[in-house]
Amino acid sequence: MSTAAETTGGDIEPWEEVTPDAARRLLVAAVEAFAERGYHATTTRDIAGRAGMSPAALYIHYKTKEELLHRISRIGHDRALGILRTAARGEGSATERLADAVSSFVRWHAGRRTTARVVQYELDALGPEARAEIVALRRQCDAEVRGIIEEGMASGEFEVRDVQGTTLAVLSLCIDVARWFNVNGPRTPDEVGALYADLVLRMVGAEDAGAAQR
Amino acid sequence: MSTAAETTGGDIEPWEEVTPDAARRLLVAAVEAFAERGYHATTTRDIAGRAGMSPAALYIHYKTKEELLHRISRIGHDRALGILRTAARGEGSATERLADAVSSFVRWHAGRRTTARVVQYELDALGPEARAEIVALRRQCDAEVRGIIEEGMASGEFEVRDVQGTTLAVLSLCIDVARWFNVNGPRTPDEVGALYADLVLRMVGAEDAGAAQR
DNA sequence: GCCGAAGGTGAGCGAGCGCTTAGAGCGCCC
DNA sequence: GGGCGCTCTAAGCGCTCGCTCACCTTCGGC
Repeated sequence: MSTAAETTGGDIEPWEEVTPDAARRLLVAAVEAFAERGYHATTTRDIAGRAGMSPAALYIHYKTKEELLHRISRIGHDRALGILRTAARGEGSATERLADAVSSFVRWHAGRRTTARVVQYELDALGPEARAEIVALRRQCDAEVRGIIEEGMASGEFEVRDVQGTTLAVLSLCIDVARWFNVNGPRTPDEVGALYADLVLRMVGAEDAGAAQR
Repeated sequence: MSTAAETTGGDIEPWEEVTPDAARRLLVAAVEAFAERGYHATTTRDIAGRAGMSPAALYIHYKTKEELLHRISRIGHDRALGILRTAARGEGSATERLADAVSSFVRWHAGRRTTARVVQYELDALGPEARAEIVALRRQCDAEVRGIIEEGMASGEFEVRDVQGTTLAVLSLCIDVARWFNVNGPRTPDEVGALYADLVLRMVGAEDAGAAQR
């Protein structure tokens, strides 16, 4: 899985669930603009311009600018949760599953950095009801990671003092990748994913911390 | 140092270097507003209102709204760098100094969360020259932490595969505390600081990871 | 070939933005 | 005690924002 032939260059997104085509183009344009300048600093004219349309076209497909952010956030969180869930419910020891979860989650935050940035840092721009929906998805992400750590504790693979605090730290470490990762920097998403998987296994006291990279 | 009697409740800030009094009140109001809603979503009317003044009063003490952010960011980064530098250049083994650096850095991000949030997440709102100045301070923060890890490697206390990558991860972990920490949550800044110091010592392969908490 | 729905445009509305200006209040030194 | 400098306010300027509206084009079904 760590050698998956995904196209990370240019940050191409699989937004195929968004139809029609014009709505998808607007959404992709919004992701880029929100990631670059933030939700509040992005204008509807900028989004429409990037999609090659007039400002009014946006309102044929979306009721408000906030609905665009909501759709992006919803799809992004579904994707992030799916990644963690796949890893958590896979086969193998807790050590292997935690390494898989961290490396794939980090790879997503690095490779799909623009999406991840919007998903992780623009939550406060949503209204109360939309935010509540997204917060529920985040809690499920937390539960997936906590589940792996608890299983590792039960099997004797891991040893941590504070399961919830460590879970928070692991997720926090992965999420912050979206803040600092540079596509033109020295590291590929795969490399960061492997490094972080190793660091996290050390954090939970897994004995064969170096084994997962092989 | 981990039992320092600092006032974390209410997030009281030591902005005594900002004079006169009205300028300080405006700056504190701006920190709160920026932390709550973000720089772009905050209006000058909101800042002035929180400080109990009219919108025009802001422009007596600051040329623009951006200058306010710049001053906040500058002072905040100076403070953050000071914390890391004090820990890095203190006495004791690399293990002790790294634990000290992480716990005090985390304590600052949790206890002074509003300031830290502005400092760490509103960098992009600055203009090019102001941003360049701040980025230089960040690089110094990185150098301080990397220095401790390198010394720990040289003395045999630590064992990491990628010093720069691990440095980045350690700083990233600490910084992200400002995103998720909740003043009304179950953990105090001291507790998070102690937990994170332990986690970081595990990350760098320090043998007595549990010792620093005593 | 005509029609209605779907998708698009240009112009522009009301509101709120960052910021400016004219002038008022007030303490302080000569 | 009068002039001056510092601080602050009320009013508002010019601009851009999110969003709307009247109208235009394209195209499949009959």
